[in-house]
Amino acid sequence: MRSTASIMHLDLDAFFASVEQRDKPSLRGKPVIVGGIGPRGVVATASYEARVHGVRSAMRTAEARARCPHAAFLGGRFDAYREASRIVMERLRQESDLIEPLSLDEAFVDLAAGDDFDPGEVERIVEKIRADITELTGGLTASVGVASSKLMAKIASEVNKPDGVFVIAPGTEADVLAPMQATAIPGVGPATAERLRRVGISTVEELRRQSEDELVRLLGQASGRSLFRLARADDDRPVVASRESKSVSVEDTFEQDISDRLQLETIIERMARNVSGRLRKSGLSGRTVTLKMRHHDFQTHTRSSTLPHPTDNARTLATIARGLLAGEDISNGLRLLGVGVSGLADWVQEDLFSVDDDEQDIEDVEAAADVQEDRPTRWYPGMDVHHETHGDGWVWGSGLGRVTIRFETRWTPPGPVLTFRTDDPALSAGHTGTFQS
DNA sequence: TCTGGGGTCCTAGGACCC
DNA sequence: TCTGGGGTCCTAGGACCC
Repeated sequence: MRSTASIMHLDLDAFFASVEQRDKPSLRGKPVIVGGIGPRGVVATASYEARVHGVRSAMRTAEARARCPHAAFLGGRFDAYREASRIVMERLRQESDLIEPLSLDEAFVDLAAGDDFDPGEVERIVEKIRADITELTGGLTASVGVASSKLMAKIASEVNKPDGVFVIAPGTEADVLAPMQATAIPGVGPATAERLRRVGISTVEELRRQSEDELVRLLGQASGRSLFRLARADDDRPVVASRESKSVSVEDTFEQDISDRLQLETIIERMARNVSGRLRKSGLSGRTVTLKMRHHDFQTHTRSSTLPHPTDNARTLATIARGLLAGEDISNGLRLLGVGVSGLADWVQEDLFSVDDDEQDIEDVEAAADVQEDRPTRWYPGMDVHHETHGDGWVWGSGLGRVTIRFETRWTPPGPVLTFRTDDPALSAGHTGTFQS
């Protein structure tokens, strides 16, 4: 643990929902819920206006609708989130060469990575970063924690959220942490909290009264040792700039359980093309193919198979994954299917059994065409659209062959609402990502 | 209409090898 | 004709994070 507060944790406030409010002026100041829209969807992010009504991340969308029926429920636009994230990370990189993104909306920054760090300037630096982020992103706000370790910086960024800052003075870390719930420590989730509760531990102070051996007995070697130290704010983990990805996967929960093997095989092939395309895009290939299955009763299983050489080939991945499905009883139906690749290498073995390049290229072109098709199979709430005469807007809702659009953008005042036939040729889709694949 | 999607890390048992 | 002890790889499952 270093002696200066020079590790910063930055967290964008209600990130997905805030991007939506930025780009949809009529939703500013209103409850916005981003996540899965379908019957089995869950909330990814709720705006603070929705949180007032008890809506939380990971809550079922059906429950969120019951709690906050007047909220806007949106499917999510990952291209927009990625772009906002890129701008933020770029600004952070100007501050230090050593930044560690944790997700689209979170990063650690080692402010002392350069040689001219002045601890007395931390408050000023942080306020400048936060103001710049708000300006560069068109209004997003960030909460920041600064401390002498990753653990305490992360905890500090929660303290004055949203749009706040907290700096933990060096030397006070253990005292700040002591009265907090054990679940404030990242890594202590519901299962660990329950095990601790059973032996009468709920706060960090109580955690500290346990011996290291006792925690290891309770939680296992790695978690026990780590938690013993973290409870004392003893944390010397460095900020690590870039980590190589270890796996690439895609999964989908169906609106209704599927027990038709042919249909599942078709889905596997589509997923294999998706994973293959992403592997190729990153110049990666992998040896272990994993098929994930969630049954009607939510029982979840994985089956995996390891190849002698890494591959990025869609046909190879599909063939293996189909083979893994073949041995499974799916008569009661699957609610989820997933295909993943791990054991990644940044090179590809020429493989006698793989499809030749021409054939793969054709598949790539077809996959790209799927993505670029601007007539979507589904107009989902929140998606960007363009109308030949009315201009840019977003889908408010659709059904019964109609789609309702609100014509407004980030740069306009709140705009009018108009309804069209879903097959209106004047209407086209903006290129955004979505939760439903 | 109970319970998303994309990741990381850890554990544990069996195979296999020296 | 009682049979150890590591290390590594593979598989499966689970906890956790955003």
